[in-house]
Amino acid sequence: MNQLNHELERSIRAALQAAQADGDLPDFAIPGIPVSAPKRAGQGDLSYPAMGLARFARMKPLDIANHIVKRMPVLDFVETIEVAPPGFINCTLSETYLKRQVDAIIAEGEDFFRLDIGAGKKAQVEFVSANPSGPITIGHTRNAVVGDAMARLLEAAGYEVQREYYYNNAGNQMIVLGKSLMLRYQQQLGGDIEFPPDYYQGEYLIEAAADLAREYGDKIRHKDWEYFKDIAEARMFAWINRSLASIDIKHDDFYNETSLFESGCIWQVLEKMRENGRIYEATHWEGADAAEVADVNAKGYEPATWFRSTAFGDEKDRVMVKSDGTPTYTLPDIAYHRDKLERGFDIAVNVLGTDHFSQAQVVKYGVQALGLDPAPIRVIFLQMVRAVRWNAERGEYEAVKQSKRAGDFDTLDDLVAMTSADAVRYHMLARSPNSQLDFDVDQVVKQSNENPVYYIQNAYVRCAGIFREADERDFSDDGADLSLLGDAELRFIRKSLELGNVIEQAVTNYEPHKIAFFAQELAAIFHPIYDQVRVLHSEVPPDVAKARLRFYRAAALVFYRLLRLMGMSAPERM
RNA sequence: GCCUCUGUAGCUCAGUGGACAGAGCACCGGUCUUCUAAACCGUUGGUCGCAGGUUCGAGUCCUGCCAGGGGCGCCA
Repeated sequence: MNQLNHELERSIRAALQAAQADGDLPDFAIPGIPVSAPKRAGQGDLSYPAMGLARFARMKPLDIANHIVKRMPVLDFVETIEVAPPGFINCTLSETYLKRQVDAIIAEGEDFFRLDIGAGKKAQVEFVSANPSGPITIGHTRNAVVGDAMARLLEAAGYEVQREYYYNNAGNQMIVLGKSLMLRYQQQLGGDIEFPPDYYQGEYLIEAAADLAREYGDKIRHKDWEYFKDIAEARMFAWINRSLASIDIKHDDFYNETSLFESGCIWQVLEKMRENGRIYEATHWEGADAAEVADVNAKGYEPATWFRSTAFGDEKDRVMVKSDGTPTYTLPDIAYHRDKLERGFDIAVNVLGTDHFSQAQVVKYGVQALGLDPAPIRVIFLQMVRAVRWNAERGEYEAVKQSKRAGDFDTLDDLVAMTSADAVRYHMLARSPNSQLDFDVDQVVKQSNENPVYYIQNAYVRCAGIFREADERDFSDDGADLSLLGDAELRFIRKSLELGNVIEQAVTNYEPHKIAFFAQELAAIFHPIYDQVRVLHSEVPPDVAKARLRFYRAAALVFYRLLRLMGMSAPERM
């Protein structure tokens, strides 16, 4: 399927060049030719504002537009091209062409609007990457949904995509996790043991400890924290993957942070940065003011190893190796991203919360300090997400407390249990990454027209209902004459043909939420049609019914495609 | 203080520098003898935070303010 706006852009460009060659328009470097669908009826289906050329041509926009239109080639998808003041070129699509697209959509099926902008290119999406120290939270859930949708959209754009999870298992957190489980286990055995407040408080560790006590009794009483760490880590990781699988998310690859230590990779990276003159040893960073120096002196630090990130525009230098000889987590992070770049991805998308903004900057500086081009690394920063409920008494939304009491929502598992996998996926996706997301749990639970999840899925369900009925009546669309389709169906086809642009924009701007809004808009066009355009009705002539049945077959495929791009299911019944 | 995001209808939010600013919900009023109510039709609703600037044209780009969220550690 071709993106008609791009085809029109090419034709306009050619016509413009021809007009320049003829001397009707002066020579100038032709800028971008943005063709888009106008908002209003009566302005055609695709439109280009030629006013932008006036400053280059030093002519009236209307005259420029006329010179272009005069030289436009005949295009099979175009019915009319008109000039409208103050200088728009408005193009109306051919109805014959649109009707033919019903068969074109059916022919492409699940590959409807698979683009080639990523053909032969490799993309990676690194997402979730939560430490295996607890369950998937509501924040991780947004990350998971956005990352997976991004991956699906990149695939639709033609990229070969790898989904990766950076498995952050080397830090201090994992030590605390191991010790936390060890203490919980000892408590299970009846010991009167104090549980430090900075250890993991979650009940899931108590449950894990209870399981251990049941299985082993006191046989592992004398094992050390590392033993418990391994158990806790494996258990948490299995839980995380189970939770992600419940919303149809699966990573291709898990990259262990520990491997960067075991291979010595982090020290190689540090040495390379040192060779490039970006590393120094000191008790405080080179640009520290008197107050900072006094503060550091008060703490009595030994010298640490610093990265001169200010050389790349950072506001202060960063510690790579702490004075106790252990690396900060930034160093393995830089090593990890070097490895990503060396694996040859054309695009390496990283989905992060905005609380990682500064960190991501430092990693980019670090990659530059290694002499590498960080351009393939693209970060989608997600603003905060919280679960909220409407408080009628106070007349405002309030955050749901992060507790395990009945009715409160804390984890992905909770969200899915109280709503559905599809609802979680849609609502987490249908928000610009730059916007904070209040996940209204009561709204999401509702199975009504207030909920776009079911509104969209119901479009597919309704198509499926027609096919079932047609099968029962042994009515087929063989030999359908698509010329019998009406204006309502054409509205739907026009909108469907915008899918390619939506995918392109979602991919090139790293804004996967666009697909969710498009799906809602398309459903809003579909439902009124379904209400009016009946297939198996006594007053519908058989040849018209055939054409309409074929149309709904195409419509069902479009919705199936959209639902899959969002990682949602396409149910036959509701 | 610095960085960053947000501010658009009563609420939740869309909005490629283009034409008269959109959707859902809420509110009000209608529609199920047909494959159809998780649906459809209609009504109401705006100083696009404020002030400048760039431009033929600004919700969109720039600057400055105001308000709110997040981040700025030898934590991860």
